[in-house]
Amino acid sequence: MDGKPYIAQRPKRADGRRNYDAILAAARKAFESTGADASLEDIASQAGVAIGTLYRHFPTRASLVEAATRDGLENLVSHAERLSGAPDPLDALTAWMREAVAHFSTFRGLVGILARSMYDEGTPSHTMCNAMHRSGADLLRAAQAAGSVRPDLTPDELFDLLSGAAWVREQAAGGRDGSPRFLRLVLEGITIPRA
Amino acid sequence: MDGKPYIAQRPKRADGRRNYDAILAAARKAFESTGADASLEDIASQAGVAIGTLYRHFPTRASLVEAATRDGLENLVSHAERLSGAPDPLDALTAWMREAVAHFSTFRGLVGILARSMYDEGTPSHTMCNAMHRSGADLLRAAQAAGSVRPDLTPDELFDLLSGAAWVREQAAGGRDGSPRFLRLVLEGITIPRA
DNA sequence: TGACATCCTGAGGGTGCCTCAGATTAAATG
DNA sequence: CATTTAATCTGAGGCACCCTCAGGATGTCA
Repeated sequence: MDGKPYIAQRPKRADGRRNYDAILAAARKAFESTGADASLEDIASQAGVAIGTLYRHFPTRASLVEAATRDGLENLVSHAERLSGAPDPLDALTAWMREAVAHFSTFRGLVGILARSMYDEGTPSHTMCNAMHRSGADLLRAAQAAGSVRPDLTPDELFDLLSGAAWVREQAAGGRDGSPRFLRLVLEGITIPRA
Repeated sequence: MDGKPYIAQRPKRADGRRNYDAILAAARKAFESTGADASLEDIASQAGVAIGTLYRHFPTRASLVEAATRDGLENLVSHAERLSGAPDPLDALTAWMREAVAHFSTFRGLVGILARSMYDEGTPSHTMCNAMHRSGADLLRAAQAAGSVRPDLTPDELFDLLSGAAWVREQAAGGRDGSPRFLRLVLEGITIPRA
């Protein structure tokens, strides 16, 4: 709402950097085992740091999540760029979509945060989400130009499908693994059979 | 986990029934405006009742959610039965799916609870979810028998698609309304074009 | 009018969130 | 090395919510 999303950046002093890294590591572990709503106080103590220190570096839960997932999303974007000139645009798109769903469901609760960030500026992850949106849109456009994907599918819809798939995967994470199947259905639903 | 899900039932004494109803009404309002994680203490005070009374009738947040949504899901099931002999099984299925998605996204957070209940017995909503599962499976089978829907789609997958759609709708509820589009994509993806 | 099962109350202990005034300490400077 | 300064750290404390339970209140039935 205030227009200036807080993006966590590594602090300057040595002890600051040490703690920043320790907190990030503890957060990754906690998020993966407990979900995006893991206790921040647990994370702080796990990192051997007082709660105030955590808040100094990551004033918001969202900013911590952003920092913990930035690498993965950056990889996703750069992978898209590497795929952008692939001989078979449909293969490229499907490979990327699989990877995207995997990243979106790194831990429970992440998709929800990303989905919100996608269209809500003023959110820490919004920038990265925008970049992803662009990469995905490029791959989609290419596949559509090649006549492999229904031409009326918009990038926004693509991301709805991706996040829906990730959410289902997230839910199923405990019991049955009905997740790769979901994406396959989606893919078969949007592709145009080769003549 | 303990195998005996608690299903809220109307109490016997007059004051008990009064309070039960007041709590339920307050809960519906709160869930709709705030989501499934609305404050239980707010709900209690909104119902003019002490917090202990709320817990007496609904020992668990899940049991309160179940009670608040039971009617809607019952309607959904009975509607499926009414549709079961329809002349066009595909129309019947799609109509029912639209209605299901609408019910699943009555308020923020509901789909998640239902998705969990679907495959986790010992959950208040599990019984109702099972009934829905059966109704949906019937409609699906009919549409498949008529050659209108891909024959390899399983009921479990149908519900993954439905809950995915509901989740996306739930997310989009605030801003853009990219939700009916999602279900349309899914539907077009699973149907077999008429020859 | 009892008598009793049902129901209600709200204080209290527990957890997590977030802030802030004061104590520390890394690093730059002379 | 001593001093200074700005960055960093600490953790008590206020707030909100969760859930429980012992004791009080009350409707119901005979």
